[in-house]
Amino acid sequence: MAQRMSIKISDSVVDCCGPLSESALSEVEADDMAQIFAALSDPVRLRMLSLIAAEAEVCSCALEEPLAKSQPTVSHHTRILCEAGLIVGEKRGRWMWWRVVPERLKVVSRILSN
Amino acid sequence: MAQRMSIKISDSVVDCCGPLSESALSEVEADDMAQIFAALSDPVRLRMLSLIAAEAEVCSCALEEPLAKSQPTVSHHTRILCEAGLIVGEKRGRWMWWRVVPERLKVVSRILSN
DNA sequence: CAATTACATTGATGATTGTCAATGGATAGA
DNA sequence: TCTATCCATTGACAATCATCAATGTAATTG
Repeated sequence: MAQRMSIKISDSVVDCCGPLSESALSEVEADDMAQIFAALSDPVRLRMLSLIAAEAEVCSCALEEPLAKSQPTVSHHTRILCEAGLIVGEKRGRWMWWRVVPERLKVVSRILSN
Repeated sequence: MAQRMSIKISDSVVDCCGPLSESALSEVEADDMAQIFAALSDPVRLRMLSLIAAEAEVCSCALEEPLAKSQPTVSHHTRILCEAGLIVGEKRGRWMWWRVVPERLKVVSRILSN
């Protein structure tokens, strides 16, 4: 029922914060940031993100073979990347099309470049 | 016996690679990158890194209180950050002094800014 | 309407992880 | 040498996670 595109994303922190060393992280800030890094902490998801980033849009069905993972596993990983705000999906017909959110990647990048 | 400073770090990949979207990640590349992001995927470690980054050097004993974690837990987390190459430690007397590795953070940052 | 296709969800399982008490090793001071 | 301190390691446990078979849900096609 809940469409992939309308998942709540905890971007409250990441949108406002500067580099890591600027000031001590609060617990909620750390929790939000940790969720994003956790999404990036799995090799399958990193390769998935790389595959999606390499093109404008990628269908879910085009991910199973290069990743050598089952359909439920692919669905599981796209969900986690989506909840972290790193990709967004759009359902067209029977197919689910994913694309990266470059601004989100830049936000995370900025945190690490102090 | 093995000192903290001489832990092998798998930086082979991260030192050479461009942004995520440039080309599809190999499995070994993804594994190496995932290890770094995994080190950043825990809120306690993020706050720890933030505390260390806020000063030139921080002693292990100065981390237990602000993180509200036991000494073995603090030691566990410093080890993981160190193995990811994000911090380096130096033992002086009884104390273990930690500092961040800014170049390492920049390397990870560069991966995400495509 | 029936069959097919693409994807999500559920449930189960093995593996990994965060945490701390207990213990050990090394260093400094009396 | 004895004691205290700082840190690492071990072992154990609960929680989380990655994975897939089975099932459910839409959407397309015949």
